[in-house]
Amino acid sequence: MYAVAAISIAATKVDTTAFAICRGLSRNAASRIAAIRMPQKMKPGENLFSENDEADSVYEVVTGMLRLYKLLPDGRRQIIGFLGPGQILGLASKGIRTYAVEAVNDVTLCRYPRTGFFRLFDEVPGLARRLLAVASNELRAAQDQMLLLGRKGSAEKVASFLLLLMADQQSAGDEVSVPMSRGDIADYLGLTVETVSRTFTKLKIGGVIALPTANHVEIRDREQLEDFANGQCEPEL
Amino acid sequence: MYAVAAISIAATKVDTTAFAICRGLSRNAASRIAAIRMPQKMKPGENLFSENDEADSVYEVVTGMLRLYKLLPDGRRQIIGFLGPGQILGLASKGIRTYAVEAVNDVTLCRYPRTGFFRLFDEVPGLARRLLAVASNELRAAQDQMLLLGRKGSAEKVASFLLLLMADQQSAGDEVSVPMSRGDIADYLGLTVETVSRTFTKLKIGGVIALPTANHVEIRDREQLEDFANGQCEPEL
DNA sequence: CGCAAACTTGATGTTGCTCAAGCTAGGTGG
DNA sequence: CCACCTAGCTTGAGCAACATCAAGTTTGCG
Repeated sequence: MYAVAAISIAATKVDTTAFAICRGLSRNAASRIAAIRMPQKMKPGENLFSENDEADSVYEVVTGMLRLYKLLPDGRRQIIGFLGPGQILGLASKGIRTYAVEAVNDVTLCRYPRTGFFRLFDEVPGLARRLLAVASNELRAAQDQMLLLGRKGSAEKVASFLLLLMADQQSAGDEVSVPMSRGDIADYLGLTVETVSRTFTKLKIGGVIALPTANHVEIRDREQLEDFANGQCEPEL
Repeated sequence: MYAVAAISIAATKVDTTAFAICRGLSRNAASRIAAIRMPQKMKPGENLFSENDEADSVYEVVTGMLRLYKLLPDGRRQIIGFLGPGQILGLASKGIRTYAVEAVNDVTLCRYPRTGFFRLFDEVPGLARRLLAVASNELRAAQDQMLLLGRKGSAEKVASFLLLLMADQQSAGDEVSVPMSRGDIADYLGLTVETVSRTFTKLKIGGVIALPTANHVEIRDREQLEDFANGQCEPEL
């Protein structure tokens, strides 16, 4: 059943090199990787793994969105990233997972068992280098997020978040879909649900965005949104 | 002049595999890497590179400490990491640097020119894999820092920071050297200088630490410090 | 010894959190 | 098909933690 799903996905996606993990690799390399690929589905809220679980796989998101998070003993949560189609996770953990992963909405993903995966490192030329590029990119994103968490105010945080979402979905112009809840956004930005909600309202009143529904934002004044994101706007707005 | 320095460092450090970048690699691989190594020194406060500079090198710290940071247009600063002996930097940037680097104190480091370095990727088996491990580890540290910045209070932040410093210098027991200024610590933890100072004082009064000098901390009650770091202590202390 | 930079301490202010209601939308069962 | 019900979102009032502003104090260096 999984094998069938793999074939059908591969078929509809042109060829095996369409999987993000194979980007830039040869057709032969891609087929070696395809040999250990195991497609998988998740329902909203479903858990993929938790912190301290044994790390036995690497994953690639095909559709939908995942949230990665860490918890403090008293339950405070920090979301360390949202992963969409084409993004890879599970590289970092050497034996033990250091964060938990849940589905935000319906998700399809591919699992690559760790043992087979690391064997390919020595056999598939360019794979380690490709994954180094992936990890480097995640590191850069994490550093941007540190700047946001440590030094930006609530308006700057929310504005930056919307721009980030927009960059991910480089779809049509001003329409941004927000699949995650206000609570998720709060835990990603180091705020509370109430502050996130108030900030959305402020941006709406200021004419910077429109909110047709809670999960659908329309960017009305992109320039001003960018000013907000970089703190070049007065804090009283 | 640089070549002389390289030989003397290598000689005092037993052999070329002593450089962190070569950890786990063969002697042959290490000597290939040594061939492109260029030692270099920095004075306190000196700039190695700035954000948006062209990224033409990878570096390895030999002695001393570096601070990596990002700035907002209005001058707010977030330090995204302190790097000590054996740590590697410059992998992440694809062409353009996304953060700036300065020396905290006297630093000696090794430069590996980018062109030669990436040629070695295909020639030195295991190098890409070694660097993937390095990047993964930095990513994990960045994620811990996101939790700290987004969800911890000032006492938890400072306590976590001290424990981090202690882990880095797995030297003797309770003595922690703090080479960076209060301002650096503040910009690393997302606080102000004053709050950092007050929190040190609170820990001192609480008997958790002693402060022989501003740059030298003695851990008096490690268990309580760990409780602080994880928010299991009441906030009124 | 004197100076400047860094650190500490105190008084006041502001941002975002907490607590507490309403409100809205989507899903379920009558 | 509609009414209810619940989860998620929004709004409001008061408060606490941390920032800001302003002196002192210590330290290290010339």
